Amino acid sequence: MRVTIKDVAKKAGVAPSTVSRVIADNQRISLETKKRVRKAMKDLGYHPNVNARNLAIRSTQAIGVVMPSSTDKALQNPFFPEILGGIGSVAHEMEYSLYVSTGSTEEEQFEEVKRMVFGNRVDGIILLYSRANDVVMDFLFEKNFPFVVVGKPYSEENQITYVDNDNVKASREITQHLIDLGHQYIAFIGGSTERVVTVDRLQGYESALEAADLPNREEYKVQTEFLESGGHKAVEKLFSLDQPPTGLVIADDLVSLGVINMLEELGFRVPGDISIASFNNVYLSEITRPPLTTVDIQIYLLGVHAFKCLIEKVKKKDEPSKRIIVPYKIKYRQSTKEIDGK
Amino acid sequence: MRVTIKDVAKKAGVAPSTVSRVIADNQRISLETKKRVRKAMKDLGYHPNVNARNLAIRSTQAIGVVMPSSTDKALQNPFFPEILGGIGSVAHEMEYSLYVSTGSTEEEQFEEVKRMVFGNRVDGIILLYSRANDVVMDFLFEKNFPFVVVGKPYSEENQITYVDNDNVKASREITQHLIDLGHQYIAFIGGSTERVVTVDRLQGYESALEAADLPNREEYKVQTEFLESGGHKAVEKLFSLDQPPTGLVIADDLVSLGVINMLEELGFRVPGDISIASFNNVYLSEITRPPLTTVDIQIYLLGVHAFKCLIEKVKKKDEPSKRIIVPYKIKYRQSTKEIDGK
DNA sequence: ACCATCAGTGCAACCGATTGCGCAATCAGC
DNA sequence: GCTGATTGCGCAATCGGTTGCACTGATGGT
Repeated sequence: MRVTIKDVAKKAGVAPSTVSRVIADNQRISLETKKRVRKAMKDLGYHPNVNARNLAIRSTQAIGVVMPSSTDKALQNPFFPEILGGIGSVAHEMEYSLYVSTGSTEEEQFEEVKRMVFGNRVDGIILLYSRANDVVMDFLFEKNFPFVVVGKPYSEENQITYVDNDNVKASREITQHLIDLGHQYIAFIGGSTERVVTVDRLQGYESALEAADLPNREEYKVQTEFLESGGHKAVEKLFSLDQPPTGLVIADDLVSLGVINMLEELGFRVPGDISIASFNNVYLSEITRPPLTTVDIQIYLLGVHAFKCLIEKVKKKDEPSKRIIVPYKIKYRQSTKEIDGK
Repeated sequence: MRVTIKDVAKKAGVAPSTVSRVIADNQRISLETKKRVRKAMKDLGYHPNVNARNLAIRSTQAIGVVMPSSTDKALQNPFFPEILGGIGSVAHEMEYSLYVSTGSTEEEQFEEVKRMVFGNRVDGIILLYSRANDVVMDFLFEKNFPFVVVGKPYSEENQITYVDNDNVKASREITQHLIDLGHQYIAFIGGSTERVVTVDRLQGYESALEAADLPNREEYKVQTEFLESGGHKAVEKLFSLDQPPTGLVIADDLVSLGVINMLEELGFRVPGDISIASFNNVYLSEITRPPLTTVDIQIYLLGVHAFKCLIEKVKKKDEPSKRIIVPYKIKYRQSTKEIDGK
């Protein structure tokens, strides 16, 4: 049997409560006693039992991280391990543990979240996605359980703490970049409009077009979820228009890779014929060919801030909801090119 | 305050112990009582407190998943979310939760694992990597704590349960494929030789060369960790040899992408001038250009089996150690080509 | 010299479950 | 009708901690 607080107490010649206070570094215990107890702990190789502790203090030093349902291939996105890294780094520092949930369906996800919440497994939750009418978010919100979302919540925006980039500005800027390069026919490829981030990026794109007095054509907006077979068709259609685009704003680096691939198959060159700008700056976008012009949303930092915000909320239940906007940086690389420089 | 087992007991007019037994679906409780209690639970919205439960039964319905230290960019590999998906799917099914550890350094990782083990946070651990002289593995082994590793352990191979592919065979086969295509100058690019998987794949490569009576040249083996700047040099050097290779076996799809990029920069075409075959078959390898010939190691399945093995070990402490070899399938795509077909 | 204060610890209740054991009621067998 | 087994359930200890409160002895003020 593992060594318990009582064993330590006995060995140090004090009461269990004293040991407990030593662990908590309570002021009222004399330095001498503390030393003695600490030595006993070391000697015995004592480690407190979290379950007992959590039961007593009604808390857990753990937070839950909810990934999008793994049915959409989205989970394969390097975005997730990276943001996990960000969250994990500060979690480790603060001695928190991470629970992750990877339900395959929305239903499963929801169940897992309920397990986390009701089962008292976690003190708070980070949502790594934001989609419209999300039951999980509604549930957490209604239960008033501490949570923060990475991305903009689909509703109750100012009552929910979230960390995000200014996606519409970033999108506007990167679209503007294409415009500056002389492109007049710029299309947008994004994921499901269920996802808030898609909507924001689309909006930024549109507003840039508008500001530049370029037409905002419906047929230039394609929505395809992560390159499944349908995506192929959509792209083909885009390029068989009477006036095919010369520039593409794509909401995700990974999609860009797929699109570039298709384009080359169709006989277009990037950036020779088509310029492509996208989002996220995953590690890949640098080593691919051509390297992608993309907005670096600082995934790691998103994670770091999300965690910090969550801890604040956990510590003080009535912490006001806040919004953290992590700055982005556009990485200009070789997938974009002047229209005339062909 | 949350509703406890006592509340349910009171409402149902029974003792807490009875409620507990109803939860466990104990035989000795009459169906009628069960119904009554279940109704009370429903009505009150009762959810058992895991901490209390775990404390009492000295177990947790959770397992830990240890990722490689995030300092190496390895964490960005889609391999991880995908295997997490596999693990998570069956974990969910069996009502287990997942703890992940993402330490940035080996030291941090070790600390987290100790927290998991000593703190009684998890029933078992899955190691998502296998490297030489790993303190974490040694620790778990020595403590006789239930764990399984994904990949082949660096030592004590037949006392540790692990799930892996037959990497040497796969590597031999895919190298043979290159040979069949007429390649005689085939190089190998792998990650750190600290990682067991690299060693296996290297071995398979060598054995294929040997079997075909091709020379096994030292200068054809480059070891570069995930494409950092040094990798660039290594590849350049490889192609400035008197006899540069025409075929490449690369231990990871992501590295392949980087290498293809470099090669094109250097003026080589894939597969025109150089054929490339690699490993893992991450989603990307299909949508990239050219699509990669790669061995599909069935990442998701690796995860599924790892979890199942772990649970067996958890349930029966003396479960014999086993080895699960998940079959691979080679995906022949366009990154490899006959040497003469140029 | 006396009382109030305070530092340093221990007692015991409690957190919310599980479970071995015991007891009452029912039932079968004779 | 009596006995022994069986069924159905409750008592109370236990898991390993935390924490409010009480207690003791020393200190300090008057």
